[in-house]
Amino acid sequence: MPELPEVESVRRQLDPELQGRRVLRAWSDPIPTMPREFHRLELAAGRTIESVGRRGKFLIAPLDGGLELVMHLGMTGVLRFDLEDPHVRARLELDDARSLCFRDVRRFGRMAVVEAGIYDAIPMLAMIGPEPLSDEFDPDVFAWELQRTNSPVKPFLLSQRPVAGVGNIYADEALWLARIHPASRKVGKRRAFELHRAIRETLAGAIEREGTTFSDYQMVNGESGRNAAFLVAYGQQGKPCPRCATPMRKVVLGGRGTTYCPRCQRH
DNA sequence: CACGCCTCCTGTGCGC
DNA sequence: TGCGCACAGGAGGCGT
Repeated sequence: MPELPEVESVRRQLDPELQGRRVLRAWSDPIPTMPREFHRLELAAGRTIESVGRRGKFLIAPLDGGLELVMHLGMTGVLRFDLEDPHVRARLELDDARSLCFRDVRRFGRMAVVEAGIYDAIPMLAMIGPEPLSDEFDPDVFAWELQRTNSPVKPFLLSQRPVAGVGNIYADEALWLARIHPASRKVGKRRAFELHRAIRETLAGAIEREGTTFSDYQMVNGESGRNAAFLVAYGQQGKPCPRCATPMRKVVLGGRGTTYCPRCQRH
């Protein structure tokens, strides 16, 4: 569920709350079929949280003693304080008498404690692409990556490899903005530059509106994001394209629902 | 090595 | 009303 704007919105609320807090105890609901879901979470006990950062869709909180608490919200993950809910899968008891609760209906989310910067247990985090809103996200490198790959552009974006943090919603949004067909395998340099800009614009706008809420996503204070009303592609199938009024079309691409304008998004 | 499909899990909404 | 199926913001594993 949560993509970069949602995770960043959570981070902005979580950081001031967790800075300097010591973890008294860590509890997680272990799932035998997914033994690494809460990888070594118990190591958080006794540690002090220094801050809450973000890398792509991962939240990364440095702990004292050279450790890091890494969190991924998956599809339905929510972080709230003192939440009583049957879907709470993990809980960090803090020294201010509050508990940080991880609610995750579908159990796709993860929490882990690792040595700082050692991401063997989280391979995705080790190989993730550049942060889209930083200078590391270079238009020329991005264009080169798009030229080099043979996979359709949308699944390539979702792989997190050319850029971090883009998921199903914002991939559709950015591709619409850049007028690129989601299944296109040939994205030239000019269009790659437009897509680069579109990704930044789309994500920055969504962050301003604190993310997109349909059902599960909420921030640490329980509030929803306000971006849903601003979507132009994702979930808009059947509605007229805002540019050319052609009905937006929905297809399945790489196993994911994909909405685009059949007229103004070309290969 | 790269791609596409299946799977993980739970809930919801739809058509019949 | 009930059942079955498709689908949902993500990503890892497997076979080709």
